[in-house]
Amino acid sequence: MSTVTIGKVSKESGTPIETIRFYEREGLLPEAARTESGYRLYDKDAAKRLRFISRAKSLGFTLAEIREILNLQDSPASNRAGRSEVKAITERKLADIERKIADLQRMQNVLSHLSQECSGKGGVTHCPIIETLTGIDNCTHTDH
Amino acid sequence: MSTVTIGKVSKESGTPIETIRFYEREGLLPEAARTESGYRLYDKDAAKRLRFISRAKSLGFTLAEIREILNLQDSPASNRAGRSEVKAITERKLADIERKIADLQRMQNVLSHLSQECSGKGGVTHCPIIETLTGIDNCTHTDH
DNA sequence: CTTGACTCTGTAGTGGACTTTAGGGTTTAT
DNA sequence: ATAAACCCTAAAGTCCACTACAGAGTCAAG
Repeated sequence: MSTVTIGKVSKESGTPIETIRFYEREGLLPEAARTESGYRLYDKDAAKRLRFISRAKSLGFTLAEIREILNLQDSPASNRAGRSEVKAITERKLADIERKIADLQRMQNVLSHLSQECSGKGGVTHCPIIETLTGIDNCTHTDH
Repeated sequence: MSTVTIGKVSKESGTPIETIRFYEREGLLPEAARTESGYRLYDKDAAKRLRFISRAKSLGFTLAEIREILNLQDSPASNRAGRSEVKAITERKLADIERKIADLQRMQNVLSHLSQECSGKGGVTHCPIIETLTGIDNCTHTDH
């Protein structure tokens, strides 16, 4: 299969070269194959993985969390020991994601409401943005 | 109306005292009223605002973005000049939010699928987590 | 009227996520 | 065959969002 050097992956994915190397050091990317002279070689999946990382970050996941999610995919989950752990992590991530979606939807409601109110004439006096994300379900809220 | 000191707001909101002062310096909270002796005084809305900030952060918004959103609410949008700007910012935030929701839903699909696959027996060989967030709609993607 | 919990203003330090720099090899186009 | 464009490592630096002092004043309880 055709492989490319780091510069091309960088362009394809929009991730700076240095960041790619940084992610490799941090374990978000597997160690790249090398040419004889030591240049990193990537297949086409690398750019996808980088785009995934970038978007996951914009969703509020930390690199540590993203690494965890990626490990779910990478793990030889045929691996006996890891199986239930993988499942547990997956469920935790799902809960995180559901909470994020709910929060975003509340935010969306209020902002779109605000957008209409403000579109033409009146004041913004009664657009309680803050009310949206201050539900009482804070107990289920995991900070990071 | 009854006001409280910073320690109580901290407990109510789960935000460390130092962080509250930091947010004030950074313009995410208005300058607090003071007692004669210089103690900050807050009304009950302060804790709400802090919870909002905390949740917005967990959704991938930066403090600068959160400040922007809060300003939409705070702004005396009767202010002529600001009106259309407020509208524009709101629309941008809405677009951000919609993208985030869509990304999270894609992630949710795959993870819940993964969760089932892995629950019992088989391997995880075909759980392309990465595929989910690598749509071609990257052009609309605003990094920060 | 003192002790302990609370608050204040600086300013410095930390952790996460990059980003830059320094110094040097490699590949490709002319 | 040499310059431009690419790649390498290791280490230091930056930016954001806190977090932790240091040194001092305030308030509530016994």
